[in-house]
Amino acid sequence: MEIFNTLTGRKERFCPRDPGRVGMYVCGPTTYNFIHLGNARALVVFDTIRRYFLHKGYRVLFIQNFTDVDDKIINRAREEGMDPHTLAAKYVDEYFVDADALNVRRADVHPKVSDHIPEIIALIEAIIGRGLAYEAGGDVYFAVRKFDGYGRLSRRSLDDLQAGARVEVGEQKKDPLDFALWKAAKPGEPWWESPWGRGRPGWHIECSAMAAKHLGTNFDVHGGGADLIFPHHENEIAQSEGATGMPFARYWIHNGFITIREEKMSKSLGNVFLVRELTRLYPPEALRLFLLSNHYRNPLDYDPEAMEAAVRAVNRLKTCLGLLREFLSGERSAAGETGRGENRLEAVLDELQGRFEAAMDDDFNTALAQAVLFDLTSEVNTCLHQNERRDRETLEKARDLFDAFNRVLGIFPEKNGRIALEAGALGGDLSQGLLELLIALRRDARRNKDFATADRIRDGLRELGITLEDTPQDVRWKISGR
RNA sequence: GGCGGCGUAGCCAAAUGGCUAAGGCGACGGUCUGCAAAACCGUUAUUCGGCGGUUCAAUUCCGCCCGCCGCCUCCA
Repeated sequence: MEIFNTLTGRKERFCPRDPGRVGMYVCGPTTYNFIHLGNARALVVFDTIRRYFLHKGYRVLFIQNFTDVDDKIINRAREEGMDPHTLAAKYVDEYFVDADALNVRRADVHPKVSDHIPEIIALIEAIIGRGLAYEAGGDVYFAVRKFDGYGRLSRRSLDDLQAGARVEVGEQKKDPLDFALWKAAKPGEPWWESPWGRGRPGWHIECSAMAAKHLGTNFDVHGGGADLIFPHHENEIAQSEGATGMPFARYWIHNGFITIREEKMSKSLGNVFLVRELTRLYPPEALRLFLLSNHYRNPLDYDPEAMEAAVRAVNRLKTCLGLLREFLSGERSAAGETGRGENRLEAVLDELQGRFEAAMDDDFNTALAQAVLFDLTSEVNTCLHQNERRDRETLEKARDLFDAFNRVLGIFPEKNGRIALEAGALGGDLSQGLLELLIALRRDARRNKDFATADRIRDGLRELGITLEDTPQDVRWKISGR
């Protein structure tokens, strides 16, 4: 298994700190708003990486924090006339609504800054103890020039950084490159008691403290969006390695941005798409498929046409899955006797599994892995529709492979590790009964060659979002659209 | 200015120093169907931004150029 490591700028063979185990820390959202598509990409990418480690048999400890103490939260709370803590708690809840929709699994631990103030203070004291930080007027700053190797992750020299560095009003840095570990409380801001007076943590320190608490030093994977490389992750390294003298994390993984019409999605450009809006427009399966449709390090351009293509692609998968289920449940012909000729599917399943793993082993190439999923779909469709020999055992193996791929890619909701497609139930027995009545009427009309009536029923139902498909045996219906 | 990335068919998007350049969407033709839908079969890049170089051989390695994007400031 090879992973591109931002720290070295190369793909490297993955070798965990402790054999058979993986410790991962991923920077989670600052909870001051609903999450947007960019957040969603990071979530889905790292959820998929985690799932793949699990697939490979590793025991994974996955930590994703919530930054619930931050300037943005304080400002937003002030605007809304809310208490910052209440506001942050609200958006933690809203985060889970969106993450669940995208089939992102819960982390093993979701630590919050507000629950780790003692750890943060202890870490700052350790850094001061090593002579790498100083107190100034109730603030504490990290002295960047005293830490050897600053800039290694982002490949920047101190001189390059010097040019862009600035000092905000009221800051008491000795050097413009220094950054705050602790900020003295201003009136009306949340605060905690500390050796430097009342205040709150700076932006970067919480991740160092929480990662150390839950994963120790030299843990395996640290991830986040590419915009976190500098300064956030660079500063985390400086703090953590400065405090302990030990390596912080072994593999640094960063996902690329979402762009909107080739431009970065950002608040200042006003082109931010919230997951909450998008899940109203598209099935979440399509959103997840889209988010994994190119390599995680490349930019991904959001575009309604691409989303429509993803919706259709998901329907293709769903149709195949539904057909497979029908055969296996015995609803459709006795699987086992039908067909003749070669059993091609049987022969090809192992190869597909091998290709899938090879794709994911190569720096989590989900685009290629998806291609294998579609190849599996084609093979199953051919087997089921053409007059090929097929048997229950092979079809079960094919279904197991679908389930295995989905346990990694997470496109469809799961139950006990298997794909769980909602049965397409209508709201209530009345609707269900009415639909069945209409289908029966249409069947009679077709028998009487009254195709005008038959088509009127089918077209009318389509308008209502129900698609009918005539098959030799019966009529199949499904809820289309969204 | 410094650092990094990208440019592959109508669109999205992988891979690869030589073997048919994946897969999805779309389009076209066919099979099936009362007609559809779904599915299947076939067609849809003699070519991988441009120009040079290395090589027996380059889309793939190197150099230059053009175009696009990101980071260097809060941001996934």
